Amino acid sequence: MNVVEIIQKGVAKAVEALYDHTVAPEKVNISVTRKEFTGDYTVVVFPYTKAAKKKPEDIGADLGAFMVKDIPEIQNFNVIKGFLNVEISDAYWLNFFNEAYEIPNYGFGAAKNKKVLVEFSSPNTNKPLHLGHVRNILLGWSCSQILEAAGYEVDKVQIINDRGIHICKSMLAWQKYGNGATPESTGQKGDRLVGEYYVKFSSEEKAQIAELTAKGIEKPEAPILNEAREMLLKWEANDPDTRALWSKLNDWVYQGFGETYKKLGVSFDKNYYESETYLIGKERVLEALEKGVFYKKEDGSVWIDLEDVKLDHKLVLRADGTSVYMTQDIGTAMLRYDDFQMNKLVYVVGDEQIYHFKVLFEIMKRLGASYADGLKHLSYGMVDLPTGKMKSREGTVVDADELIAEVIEEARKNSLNSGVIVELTEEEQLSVNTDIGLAALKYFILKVNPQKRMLFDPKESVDLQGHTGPYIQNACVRAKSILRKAKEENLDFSDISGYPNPEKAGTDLIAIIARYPAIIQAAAEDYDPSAVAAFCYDLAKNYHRYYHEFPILKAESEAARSFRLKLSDMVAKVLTSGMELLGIQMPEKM
RNA sequence: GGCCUUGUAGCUCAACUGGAUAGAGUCCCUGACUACGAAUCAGGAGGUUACAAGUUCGAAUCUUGUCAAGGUCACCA
Repeated sequence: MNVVEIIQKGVAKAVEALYDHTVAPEKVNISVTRKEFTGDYTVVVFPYTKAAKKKPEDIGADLGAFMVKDIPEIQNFNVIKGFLNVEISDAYWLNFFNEAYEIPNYGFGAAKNKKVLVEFSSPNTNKPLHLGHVRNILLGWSCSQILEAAGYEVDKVQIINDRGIHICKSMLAWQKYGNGATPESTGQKGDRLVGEYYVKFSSEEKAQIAELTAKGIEKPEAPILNEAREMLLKWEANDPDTRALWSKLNDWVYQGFGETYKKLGVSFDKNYYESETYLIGKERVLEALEKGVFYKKEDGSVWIDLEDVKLDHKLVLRADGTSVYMTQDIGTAMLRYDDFQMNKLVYVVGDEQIYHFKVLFEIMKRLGASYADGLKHLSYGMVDLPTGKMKSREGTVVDADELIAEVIEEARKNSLNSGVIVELTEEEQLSVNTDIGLAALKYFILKVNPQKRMLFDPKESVDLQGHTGPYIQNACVRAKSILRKAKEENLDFSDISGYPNPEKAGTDLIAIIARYPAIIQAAAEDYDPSAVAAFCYDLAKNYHRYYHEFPILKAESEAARSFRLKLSDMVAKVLTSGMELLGIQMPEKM
């Protein structure tokens, strides 16, 4: 039982004993005491005025007095207006600290024996990854880490949109204008090379249309578009040459994506390809049609009626029997269940698809999927630039690889005035700057609540000071630096019993650390990495302040030194763990 | 037009889900390094929470209306 639960239970018991009124302990309103007041936790007593028939101040005094007597962990209290502030005893904090220190993965939840599948990234093969994907990827990765820490068994998947007319466009343009260019011959990443031919197709198409329009033809169609359509037909007919070309270009793209994923430090347990899944939804829909989940119109198209949940009628099979996007998603979900038998399935997809997923989830429910209640669309807002929306046509897209290179360069420039880093080898410096640059980028994106649109200014966004990833890294690096010195001097700080009444700032740090397990559970439940980000910042900030206020290696007594060293060790561990959940690495030095 | 998001310091974001005087960072001022690492710390300035009503002990948070920004309402993905 943690402190919060102890207090909640205590309040419930006191209310029952004093006012003969029952409250559920988990309903007791309790929060961390604001720092301008004394105390650790605050109980809001307004809800009990009716039962007690007293003024809030008197109720606070009653409850406080009762609990100080009844609960050993509470050593003191004060009442301000309707708020009861309770102080937790040093003995409790120290005992808690000693126990938590020994737990290997402190903060992680017990195994829930439930499986979660997280789908994220899910790129098109005709464009290199950009800033929008970066937000998606970081959210998906971080949520996976958090769910795992919370006790779920997690598998990460992506679905690659590798078929359709858009692929044929790139293929055709490469065939016509590429002169056999390869990533090797051009020195380009595969995804960029292919992306260029996709752009080339568009410009060619435009030119042809302009030409035809000039000849006076109304609403002309470019011949090159027809060629692309023919290519798609060939692809669908399994034409060997077309398929070979398709495989070749796709492989280049996957290699390119792979490099970017590696730089971002993410990986997947399984990839799904639309070319392999786009047909399976149809059979499943036809099966369910028999059972009356769907209905057929006169023209042969298949629909579902979702009017009762205000989602209108939705098409799932065209009149010619071919699939639509929804059909594919139905099939893919079922395929995934066959593969993983998951209890929950999380889709990390932009918020423009909220309606689509509402419909999909309703359909899965009606199809009787066992995991229907565990379906979650983790939607996130678009990333805006100072100039407005990112638009590939206007060339205002922020490329992922360039962005990563930029933030690392920014970290390098900033590190030049650091005295420590110049002692490292060039390779070590690069590694440190990579950690710092990526921390800045990742933290910047993950600290924002996913559902909000966010603004990204390439010039200013990647700060290294203030409420940033590097700030948190710095707190950890400081602690580790002290611990290194302590080790050199062979200081043993395992026993802190000689320091029974530590400074308040010290127990405050312990109190923050005590929140970590609950933070992980809440972040997992809400699919919200920003909760973890905020926690790490809070801990780092308090440690920075503590570090300035209290000498650690040069503490006034050995007992104080031991306590502060052990606390520093714990802070470093928790920060490393928390940032790991965000996909951020902690360097040894910076 | 229907439905869904969002609107908080100049800027970027918080606010423990209805609780105390709405907090951080950044920017702008002031101060602290012959060092347990200044990518840090301390202090100052900066707010009618878009606007207006309502609900109650108590509202940035809930309700309604208005305004603004965005999304969605495809036999596209």
